[in-house]
Amino acid sequence: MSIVDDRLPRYQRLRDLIAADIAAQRWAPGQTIPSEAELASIHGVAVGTVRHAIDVLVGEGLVTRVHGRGTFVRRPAFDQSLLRCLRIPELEPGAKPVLISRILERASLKASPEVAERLELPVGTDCIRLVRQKLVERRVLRGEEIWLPKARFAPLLTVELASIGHDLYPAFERLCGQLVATAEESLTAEAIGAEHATLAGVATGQPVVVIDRLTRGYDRQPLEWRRVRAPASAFHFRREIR
Amino acid sequence: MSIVDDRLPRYQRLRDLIAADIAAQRWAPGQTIPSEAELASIHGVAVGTVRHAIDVLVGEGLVTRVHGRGTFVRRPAFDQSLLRCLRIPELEPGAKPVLISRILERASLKASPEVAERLELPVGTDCIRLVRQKLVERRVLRGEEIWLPKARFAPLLTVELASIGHDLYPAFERLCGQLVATAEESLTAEAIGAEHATLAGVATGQPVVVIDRLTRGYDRQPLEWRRVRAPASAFHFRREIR
DNA sequence: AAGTGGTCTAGACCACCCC
DNA sequence: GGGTGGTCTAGACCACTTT
Repeated sequence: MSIVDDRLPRYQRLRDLIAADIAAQRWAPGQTIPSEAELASIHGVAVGTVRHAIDVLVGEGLVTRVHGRGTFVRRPAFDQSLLRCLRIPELEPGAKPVLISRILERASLKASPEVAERLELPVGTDCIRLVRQKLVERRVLRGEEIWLPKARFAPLLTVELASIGHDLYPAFERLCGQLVATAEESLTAEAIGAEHATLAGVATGQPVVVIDRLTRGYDRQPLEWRRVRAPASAFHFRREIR
Repeated sequence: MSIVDDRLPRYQRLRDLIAADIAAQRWAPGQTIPSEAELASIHGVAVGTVRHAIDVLVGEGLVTRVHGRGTFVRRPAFDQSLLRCLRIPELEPGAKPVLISRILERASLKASPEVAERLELPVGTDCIRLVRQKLVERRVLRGEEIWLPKARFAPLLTVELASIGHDLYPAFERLCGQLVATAEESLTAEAIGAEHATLAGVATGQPVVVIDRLTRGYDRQPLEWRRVRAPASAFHFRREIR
């Protein structure tokens, strides 16, 4: 599958080898990879070279080092998602807001051209469509339309809705054995149309942000395409430029 | 000014020393810093330690290495700005769209509480306010309100408007000797009010994105606060999560 | 050819974590 | 105490750029 190029420097080839092992789930997320000394002796290189390779992996976000404990396969940082830029209304100061999910629709459908393109599947492939709301204390935080390839996620169709729970990715893992590795997100804004207004919990014509997310597994294949709409007033994104 | 903490590892202290020199404009942006061997002998450390320090600076975006040529003080990457997420309408396929700036207002004003907070100045400090439009072929791309501390930017008040040109940051440098080092940006969306609609080139009530930008100099002091409004339909931002 | 950054080694010692 | 990652050294050799 993944070819290691001999012309690359050793630390790069070593990086590729370790990354391939992570992709193959040789070590599960949250588990340690072999120690630096071990990797050095396994691959017949100096520890400094192993460190360099792991430096690269750390920079790419694939692993994390913990001093004295080891180097861990990292779960993707979904706390950096644009979805986390939706301000959650504080009801009582200090009180933890409770986020609830409500699945409004669940169906097996053929992939439309748009869905097929996003999920990188042939048009007409069997898919699962979920329509969902995220709520905070009965108020709609956002509305979501979610598309999944049926081949990987069939259990989601038959399982009781309640057993899916409020977080989707743990359910992907628990019920379907699908691990999320990376995601690509895009952000636009629009005046919401009548067909989506109720789902997003706003009046027709109000400004909303539209967040598109394509999630990929460790095999780089698309797992999930999601389109989220939320009131623009709740959205606030910051970043630094250097 | 900047205190170097003895308890830090050498490569960190070295990083701080080099960063301080960059901040003090000892080496101008675009110029090289001393070679790694030179820095090693100057500071009495091994080359490996110098490399580590520079690795950190590269990661922070302060310098760039060029193999065989040297290590250069970098200009900030404003091509990553959210402003670059505003789609420019293609008029003729292949034709390069020409971006034009039009300064509509230029005045000396006292800092309001909001402006003062952003620019980290006392309320009432003398400031310069610019109101500007960016246009593509007579069509408004975005509208901007810009606030600058008068103490640093006084020449902008008296100079001919035409001599400011279409790009502000080169003018800051050329006319006022102010170099931009970093920026913090934030993004929200709203239905535009009547007071800003004309400037942004859209009808009242239409959805717009609002981009706030605070620019800082190498001394970390705020140089410019800018609030930009642009039609939401033109905005598209992408990112990857790992 | 000289100077720069890039790779790599082999080893020392330190700081942290867990048993 | 034994294992882990973190720092640091001194040096070799390579690859690239400029003179």
